[in-house]
Amino acid sequence: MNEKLFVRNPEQTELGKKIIQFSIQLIQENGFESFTFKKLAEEIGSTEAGIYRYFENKHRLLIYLTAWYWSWLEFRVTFHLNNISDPTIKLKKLIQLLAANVVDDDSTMYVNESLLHQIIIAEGSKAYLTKHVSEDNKDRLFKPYKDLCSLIAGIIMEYNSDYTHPRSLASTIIEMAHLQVFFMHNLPSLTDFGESKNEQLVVEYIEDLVFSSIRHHLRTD
Amino acid sequence: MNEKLFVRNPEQTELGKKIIQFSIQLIQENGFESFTFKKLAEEIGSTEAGIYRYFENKHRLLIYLTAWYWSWLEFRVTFHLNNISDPTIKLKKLIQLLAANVVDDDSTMYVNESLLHQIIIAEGSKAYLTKHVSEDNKDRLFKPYKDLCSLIAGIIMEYNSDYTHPRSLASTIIEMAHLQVFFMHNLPSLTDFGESKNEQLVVEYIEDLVFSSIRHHLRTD
DNA sequence: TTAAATGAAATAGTAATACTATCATTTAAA
DNA sequence: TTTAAATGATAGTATTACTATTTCATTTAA
Repeated sequence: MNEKLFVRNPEQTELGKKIIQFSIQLIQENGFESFTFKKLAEEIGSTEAGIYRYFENKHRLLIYLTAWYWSWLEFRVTFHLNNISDPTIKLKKLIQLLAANVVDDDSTMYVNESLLHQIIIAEGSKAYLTKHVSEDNKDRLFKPYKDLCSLIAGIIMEYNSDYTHPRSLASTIIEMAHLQVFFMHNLPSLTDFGESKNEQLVVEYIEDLVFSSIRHHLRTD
Repeated sequence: MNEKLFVRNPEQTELGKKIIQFSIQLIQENGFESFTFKKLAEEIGSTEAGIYRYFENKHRLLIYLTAWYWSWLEFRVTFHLNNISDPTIKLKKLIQLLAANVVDDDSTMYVNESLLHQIIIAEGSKAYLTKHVSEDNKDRLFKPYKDLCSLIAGIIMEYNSDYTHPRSLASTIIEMAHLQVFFMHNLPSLTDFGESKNEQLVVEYIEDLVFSSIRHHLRTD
């Protein structure tokens, strides 16, 4: 993890890990807006000042969580795509990993990946939708997100090297995999999955969108 | 405009119009996070309490601005699509209206539509990415957004009545038209338009995405 | 083995934010 | 002209976001 993501590395101390663990829980429960360092400190039996030793402010903590999530997801994707050569299968697996519900893998005890996934869906874009995106980007805070995007763009190019918008399609896949799930649960009339609330339908929609789009370019019409 | 969008209708008084005018200016300049009613009050020579007579809080003001924007956009779309029967042309016009830079039309003196468009790109999704979306949705605060989405879904069905995901594609068009522009300017490596910074390329990308997607279903493969 | 350096955590603040309440004054509609 | 609505001025509270200082424990180095 990039040094600029934190003041002190939370992975290296007990308090640090507690901060991660309980911030995920609190943000998921009450939303990022109502989340404060004071509430977090009370929850873990520490003090506000204690949290500030690890993170400059709560927005930085959100960026840390998103960076963690995208790094973890890229690892997962790389793992699941290992030994697969067919780019069609790769893309399908990938869309599945993005849109489907996450089951908490117990690899990192203090991170509940399932809750974190829900946070990214509802709060993830707030990490970059700020007036200081560009500076944050210069500090490479969004590198994990961009790396995943590049990985996806690469697979798209494997499928069809003539496709003209691999990066934009990659970021569209990532964002829509999350946003359509959010809409399905909260503003269902913006989707076609309102009654079912089934993530698998989002997967099918995105597969359809992606493959019709990149297949189209194989022809010369 | 829905009565629940405000405490007192800002369109009906001088102070109300000033609130709209200068909140657009301040949010665009410094971002929604750093925007406060105190700063706004100072800017327009009124008091915090004065603003609270019109809007419950700054988040409600953001919802109002987004609702205003989507209503205005739907009107614009309807106007520009009037007399056009070809759904292909309709969809192209529509994508153009969504992604292209807005030129301030002087129809509403106190609303700078161009600035408002920029606000929607950078802050729009914060209107619904909250823990209280569902209640806000019950109060019909997102109706203008949903109406525009329905309108677009309708045109998609005109083009191809067999297409299976008209609503999801409609919300995808709306969101991506904005997000790809945001990425192009702020996180360019997430797009394929990095160097050019030209909105027209976003339009082309989305056209390609949409038409390959809905055309695909015309075939039976 | 004892002093110096380091680091984690508690305490106690401050400034700003997000509101609410009250009352006087201006403006506009009946 | 009277009455009500709208605005302005003032004051106040609780919470939030953040900082400075001090305490306490541990490591390291003389």
